[in-house]
Amino acid sequence: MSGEQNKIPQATAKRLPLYYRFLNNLHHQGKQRVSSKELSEAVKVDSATIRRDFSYFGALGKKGYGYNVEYLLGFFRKTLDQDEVTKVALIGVGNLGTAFLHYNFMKNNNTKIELAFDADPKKVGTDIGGVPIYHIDQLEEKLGSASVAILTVPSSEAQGIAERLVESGIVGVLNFTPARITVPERIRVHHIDLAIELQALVYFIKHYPLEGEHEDHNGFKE
Amino acid sequence: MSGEQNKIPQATAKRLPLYYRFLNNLHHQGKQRVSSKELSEAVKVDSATIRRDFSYFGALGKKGYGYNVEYLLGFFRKTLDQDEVTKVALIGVGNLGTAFLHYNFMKNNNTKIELAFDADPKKVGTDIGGVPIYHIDQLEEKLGSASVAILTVPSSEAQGIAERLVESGIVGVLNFTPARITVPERIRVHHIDLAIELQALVYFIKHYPLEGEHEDHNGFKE
DNA sequence: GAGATATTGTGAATAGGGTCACGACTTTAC
DNA sequence: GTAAAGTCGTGACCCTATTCACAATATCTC
Repeated sequence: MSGEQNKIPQATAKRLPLYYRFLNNLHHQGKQRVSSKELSEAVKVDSATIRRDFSYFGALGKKGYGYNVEYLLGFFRKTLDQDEVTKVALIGVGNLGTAFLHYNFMKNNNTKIELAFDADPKKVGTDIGGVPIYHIDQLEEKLGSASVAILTVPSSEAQGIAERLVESGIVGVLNFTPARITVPERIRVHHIDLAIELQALVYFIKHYPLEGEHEDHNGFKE
Repeated sequence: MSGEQNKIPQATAKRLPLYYRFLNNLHHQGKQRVSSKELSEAVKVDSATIRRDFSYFGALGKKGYGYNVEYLLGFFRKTLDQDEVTKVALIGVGNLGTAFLHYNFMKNNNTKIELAFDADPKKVGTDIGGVPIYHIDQLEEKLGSASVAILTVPSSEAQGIAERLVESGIVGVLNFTPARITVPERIRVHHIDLAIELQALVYFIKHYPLEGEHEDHNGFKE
């Protein structure tokens, strides 16, 4: 179940969910074929990059025709493991955490927030969007088979909770706190730092006034 | 005020706010000097990368000693234009938007959310965290000198509102909707797509099981 | 003050990703 | 059926960013 065709660049892997979503849109619109050029305009990624990305999975298209939407979709569904749902725990039901619980896009994809934790007794015992909220003290006993955690707690709590998560068998963390957590190397941590994203945007605007460039993703990379 | 010493790589520019924040922490802890190695452990960025980043601004450190925290901090304050505050408008006071308004980190830095807009009459006229909320119909007349917008609206609204923002003189957009907005090339757009971030994390965990790697920023370097 | 230790700044090598441009092949038009 | 138009897949190139590794220089120890 892991890394047999490890050749896919990380940058490509990051774009796959994006492609998948837009292909889904097209499919719902009844579109049967799509060219890299069309897709490029929709997702704002260069068409050559799209073709290269797809090519890592083999020859999925047809010359002079483009790509068959349904076929491509089926292919990505397998590749992205859409069928095997990854269980996610959300830690910290503040404003940001609540936003996550309301976003129902999770259900449509390969991830599902199964449960949430918070320290506030008023929240404990309720549920938001069908996701039950437990007390943070019960983290270890309730976590179950969740393998990924979304960390939306105050940054002062981040390191301590991260350690408990690792102890309980979590293998990935999406860290929204400004704190840089220290965990064993086998744990994958992605940081999304909202303050930094905003500051970086401002910095780019001031120092790199663009007049004919393209925008980049998120990212970052970014 | 724009791009006189354009030599700073974008990847470096994105790390500057991170460095700045950790240097601030150190300063508050009363630390007077810091080495690239120490900083590396704190921010999870390779020490050689940190030294290279700093070197774009000249020789800020001292061999055999490290960097003087206060000096470095003062230098970054200038470089990041901490003094000149960029006014930000937040569009869409839902869960995610509310989270932004409560985050007070904005005040400490070079950006400040000055006003917010929403379509819900119950929210209009109130304020959250001192930020007044106006009706979205008043966008054009109230926007004033805000030059950056945070877009946290339903994705169906994203393109339409983006066009109105551009019309009103916005130069940068931090887009949290899954929609890819189309704007003139001079406008800088950064996408932060929470669903994709989560899916990408899951994909990496499944296909790139790490056993001795390091994590990256946001990504996924990210 | 001399030797040991620490740490920077950077040239050079490496890695990683994006884009161009074109041959090959398919579809479309007539 | 033939010519024109469309589109993929990819070799070659370029650009950006990261990392290594070490000379230069500073501090620390005694």
